[in-house]
Amino acid sequence: MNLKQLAHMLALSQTTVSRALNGYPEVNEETRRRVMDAAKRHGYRPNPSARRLATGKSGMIGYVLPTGAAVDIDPHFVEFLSGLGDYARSHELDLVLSPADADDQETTYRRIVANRQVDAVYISSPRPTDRRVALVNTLGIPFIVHGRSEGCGFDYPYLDIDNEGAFHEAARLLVQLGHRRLALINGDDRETFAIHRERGMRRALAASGLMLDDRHVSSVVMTEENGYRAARRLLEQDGAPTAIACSSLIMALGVVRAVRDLGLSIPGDVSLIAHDDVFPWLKPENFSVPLSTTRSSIRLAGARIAERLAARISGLEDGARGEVWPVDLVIRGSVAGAPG
Amino acid sequence: MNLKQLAHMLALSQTTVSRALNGYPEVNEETRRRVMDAAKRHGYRPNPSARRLATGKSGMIGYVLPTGAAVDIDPHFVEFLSGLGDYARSHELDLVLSPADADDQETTYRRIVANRQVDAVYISSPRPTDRRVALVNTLGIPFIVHGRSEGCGFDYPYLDIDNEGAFHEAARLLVQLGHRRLALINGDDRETFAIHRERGMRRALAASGLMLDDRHVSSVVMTEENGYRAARRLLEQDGAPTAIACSSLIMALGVVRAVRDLGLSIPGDVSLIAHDDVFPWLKPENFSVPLSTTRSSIRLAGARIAERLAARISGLEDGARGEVWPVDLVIRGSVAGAPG
DNA sequence: CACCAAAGCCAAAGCGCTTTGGAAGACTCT
DNA sequence: AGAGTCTTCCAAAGCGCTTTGGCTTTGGTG
Repeated sequence: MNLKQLAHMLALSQTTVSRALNGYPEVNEETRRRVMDAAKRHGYRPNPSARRLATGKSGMIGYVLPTGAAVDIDPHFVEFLSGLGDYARSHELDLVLSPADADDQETTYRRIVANRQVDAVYISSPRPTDRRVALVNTLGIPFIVHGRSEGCGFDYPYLDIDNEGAFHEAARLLVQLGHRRLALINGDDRETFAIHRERGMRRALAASGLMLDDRHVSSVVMTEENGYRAARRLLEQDGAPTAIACSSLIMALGVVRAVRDLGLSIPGDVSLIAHDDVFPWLKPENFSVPLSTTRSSIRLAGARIAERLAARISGLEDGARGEVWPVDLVIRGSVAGAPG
Repeated sequence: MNLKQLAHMLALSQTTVSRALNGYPEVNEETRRRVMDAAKRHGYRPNPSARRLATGKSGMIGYVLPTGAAVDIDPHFVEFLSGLGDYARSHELDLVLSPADADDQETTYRRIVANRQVDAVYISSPRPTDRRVALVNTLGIPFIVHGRSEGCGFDYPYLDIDNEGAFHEAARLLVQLGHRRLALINGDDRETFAIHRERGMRRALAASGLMLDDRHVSSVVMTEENGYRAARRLLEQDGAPTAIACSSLIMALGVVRAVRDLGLSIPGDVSLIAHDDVFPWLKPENFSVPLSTTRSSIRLAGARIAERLAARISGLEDGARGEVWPVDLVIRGSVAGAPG
C-alpha cells in the first residue's frame, strides 16, 4: 500500500493525501479525517526510503562507534543505551551505530553527514578540545555531547554530570573525617570527566591546605585489574593514602581485592568512595563493605539525550544549552575516620 | 557531486557510469577505468537514500532492542557489539538498533522488514520456540540467530556455543574430583542457553549415577546480587553442595562474596566454575581465587555473525547452517577435590 | 456587481539512483 | 555481401515520497 494507491482509492491527489497525513494546514479538516482514517484502516505507512530521498530526513539518530581489535567498548555504554532506547522507542526513532576505525572517526562522521544517514548524532567520552565536536559543529548536523569538551572556542549543547562537584564533595567528606593523604584512581585522564574529577578533588584538598600527591593519582582504563594494580601501588608505597576515590565501580572491585590481599581493611585502614553510574548488575550496597558512592544514573542521561536530540531535530531546541546534573553523594560503610 | 554530474563530465550516460561503478559486465574495461578514476578523483559517493529507494537495499543490519523501564540490556551486549562492529566497519555496514517494547517486538520486526530498513537482522538470547525466529523466518529477511531456539519445527541459521558440552565437561571434572553434590546457578531458564547448560550438567551427573538436586538449581537474572543470594541459599541449606557451576562471571562475584560471608573458602569448602564470555574489564584469573571457567569469546561471536550476515546479504551464504563453537574449559585455582 | 483573498485541491517536477529495453557499431560466418 | 552476434552504450521509466506553482471555488468587501 503506497501513497499512490491510497490517493487513488480516496479519489484524491497524492499531494493532498501527503499533506493531510503530515499535518499541513491547507487541507480541509473533514478531508484530513477521511485520509487519516483510510490510512489507518489500510495500515498505510509511508516508505521511509522514499521520504528520506525527498526530504533528507531519516528518522534516525547516529552514533559513531570506535572499533578495532584493541578497542574495548565501555560497559557503561549499554546502560546509556537502555535509557536512550527507552525514549527513542516511544518516538519511533532508530539508532544507527556506525562503526569507525578508532583512529579515524572523522571519515565516518563525514560520511554519515554527507549521506544524510541520520538526523542527529551524539558524542560521548569527549576530551578537551575534542576534534569530533569541532567537526560535527562545522558539519552542521544537530548534535549533543554527553559529557563536556573544554577550550573548544565555541559553545555547544551538552549534557554532563557535575563530576568536579561530585569528587569535590567526596574529598571534602574524607578530609572532614580526618584523612590527609587521599588518592585518586581515575579513568583515562585524556577524557574530560577524569580531568574534572581530579580538579574537584584538588580543589577540596586545597581548601583545607592539603594537596593531592602526584604519586597518589592513577589514571587508567577502568577495569577491575587496573583498579587492583593501582590500589596495590598506592597502598604499598611509603606514606600510603588512607582514603581512595575511585572513578568506577568496576575498578572499585579491584581496589577492594587489593586491600584484602594486603591484609588491610575497609574502612579501618582505608576509606573508599567510588563513582556509581548505576548498573543493574553491580550495586555498591552489595560490596562486602557497602560502598560509599557518588551516584548518577547514566541511564537517565541516555534518555535525556534522546529527548533533547529529538527536540533538536524537530527544531524545538536550538542553541548551545549546556545541562549539568548534580551528583548524589551516598554514604555507606566504606568510609570512616582516618586511622591513627 | 551526484551521478548526473559525474556522467555529464565524463560525457557518458548515467546508465553506463552506474554500471561501471557497480561492476556490471556490459561496459568496456577502458571506460570503467575512466569512470572509476573520475569517481575517485571527485570523491563521488552514491547517495544511499537514492540507492535504497531504487534497490531496496540499505547496507545496514538490524537488531531489535528490547527496552522498557524495567528492562535491562545485558552487559554482554556491548562485548558482542565490539566484535560485530569490528567486522562491520571493514565492510561499511552500519548497525541499526530499533528499540522495541520488550513485550511486543513483533510490531518492530514487521516495521523494519516492511520498510526495508535493514538488509538482515540477528536475534539474540533466543528461547525455545522463540516467536521471533519464526517471525523473521516467515517475513523472509536474511537473519542469523545468536544462540539456538528449540523445537521450532524448521531449520534456521544460527551461531551458538556448545553450552551443553561446556557444562557437561565442567560437571564431569567436578565429579572426577569427588564432588557428589553439585549445584548450578544459572541464567534465566526460559532462555535456551540456560537449558542447555543444565542439560549438560545433568547428563554428566547421570553418567556417574548422580543427580542434580532441584534444590541445587537456581535460575536468575545474571547480576552480582542474584549470584550472592543464590549462593547463600545453596550453601545454607542442609546437604549443601560442595561445588557450584555458575553461568556468568558477574554472578560469580556474588558467589565468591557469599562464600566469604559464610566463613567458607574456595576451593576448600566449595569448588567454583563459572562461564566466562571474556570481558576486558573483569577477568577470571584476577578473582581472589583464580576462577576456573568455561570460556568462549562473545566478541568473536559478534564478528562471526557480522561476517555471516554480510555473506547472506550478498548471497554467498544461504540455507540453514548451524554453527556450534566448542567451549574451552580453563582450570584455575577455584576447583579442588571434594572436602571430607 | 466586480474584485480579491483565502481555502482547498491538483498536476507535475523533483530527490538520485538502478534497470529495462533498445540501438548503433564492430565483428564473425556462410 | 548479407545475416547474425557481440560489445558497448544510451534514453527513459521506474522507486515512493514531498513540494512547488497554479487552478478552482467560496465568501467577504467596497
